[in-house]
Amino acid sequence: MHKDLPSVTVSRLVGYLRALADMEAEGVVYATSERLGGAAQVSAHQVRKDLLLAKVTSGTRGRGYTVAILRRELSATLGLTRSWRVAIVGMGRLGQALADYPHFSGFNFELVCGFDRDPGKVGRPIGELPVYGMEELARRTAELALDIAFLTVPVPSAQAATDLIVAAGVRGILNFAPTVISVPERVRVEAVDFLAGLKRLAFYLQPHEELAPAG
Amino acid sequence: MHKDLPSVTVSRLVGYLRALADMEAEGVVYATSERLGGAAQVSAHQVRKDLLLAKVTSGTRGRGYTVAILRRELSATLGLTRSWRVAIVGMGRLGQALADYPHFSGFNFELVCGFDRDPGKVGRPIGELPVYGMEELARRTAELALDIAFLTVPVPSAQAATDLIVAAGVRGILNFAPTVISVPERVRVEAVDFLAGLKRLAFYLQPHEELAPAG
DNA sequence: TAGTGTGAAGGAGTTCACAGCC
DNA sequence: GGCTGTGAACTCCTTCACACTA
Repeated sequence: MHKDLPSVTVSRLVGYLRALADMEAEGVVYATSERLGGAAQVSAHQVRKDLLLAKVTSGTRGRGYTVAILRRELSATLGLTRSWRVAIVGMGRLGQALADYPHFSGFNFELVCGFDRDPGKVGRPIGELPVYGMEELARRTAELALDIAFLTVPVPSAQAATDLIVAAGVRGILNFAPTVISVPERVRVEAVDFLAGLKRLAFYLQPHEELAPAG
Repeated sequence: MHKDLPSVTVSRLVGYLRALADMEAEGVVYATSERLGGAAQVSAHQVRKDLLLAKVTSGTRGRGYTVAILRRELSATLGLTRSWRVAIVGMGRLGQALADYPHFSGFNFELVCGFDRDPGKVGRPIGELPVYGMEELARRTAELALDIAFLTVPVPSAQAATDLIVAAGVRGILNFAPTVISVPERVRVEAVDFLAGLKRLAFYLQPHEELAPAG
């Protein structure tokens, strides 16, 4: 389905890229795997292995990685050298908050429009963002060359909205709804699920009855 | 540090719990590993192995798991049989949106108060939620028995706010800021990072130059 | 000398296969 | 007969060790 990197490596590359952006802003020229790992909370071993898998060429033995070059290499690997066109599906509280989020353009993501099934919301832009009805999804996806949808509808509508998004030809979904959605294999879903994170937290905070060591 | 389950198993247990809640609402009495796996998008093998690790006892050979009992068992495993007291640190757009989120009580999480360093926000409740200054973090944490903090401050303030949260004695942080934060080992952090999810999506959507198979 | 590049060892999680019980 | 419980095989990721080079 995709260029072959372990998904967990992809996640870490995103972290390295962030660290590199900070370093470049600070004027740092070279970064060792040790330092990168420190910033991303990963072992230096792991950093070097990840960069090996990503086929990076900006390392210099005895000196480290050249920040500017490595940053460019990782941006390219992660597909962040082109711009991605994004729509928000579901203009409730969360959808509106995302519409107001100021930093997308700095990251090569372009908010193009919103969709909602409520006729009361259709036609009234949120800030600069035009809002269309769900029935326009297919047409607008083609017309506006949409790549990615933010799914911000309530759980009961999530699968139906997903089906429309998929039928429209969108290839990537960032799913904010706290539920699993089904998509065909060609569509990629990434979940952003704070309730799940909260429940994981509860697990780790509870008192840990030591499993009695075998005796 | 915690009861010993692979973290990836913990994540999946959260998913099973969701599926079980749906099934119970539909009046389903028994669920097979096959069915649970279908709902959570996991193989039946994986479900059984996870439930084995979680030491559940609600399975009946030939019949499946008893939905109501398994649900109770997993709730207990995940620490969701008691209530957790939550504060929001950073009452910006995101913090305010979370303050309005209506479903926490249904999940055994109790929003107790908010904190912000802006004196203009302190003292003005958001809905029902009182808002205190950052300097009150330690006192209020003890007084209100806070367990968990939602970290919803801007990136440049994230580490400083984290340090205050940690010093106050909060044990769990749900980090919404798109940056890594450092905490001592006794504090648990879970990240909710939609920008990272978005970048991972970009990786998987880009055309996948097949690595030429060795020839 | 310092720090990358990389094969090999080790460990963790997943898949399999089937015994065991209802 | 059907489906769970569970060791064993397997696969994948991480950690290690060290050769190599600026």
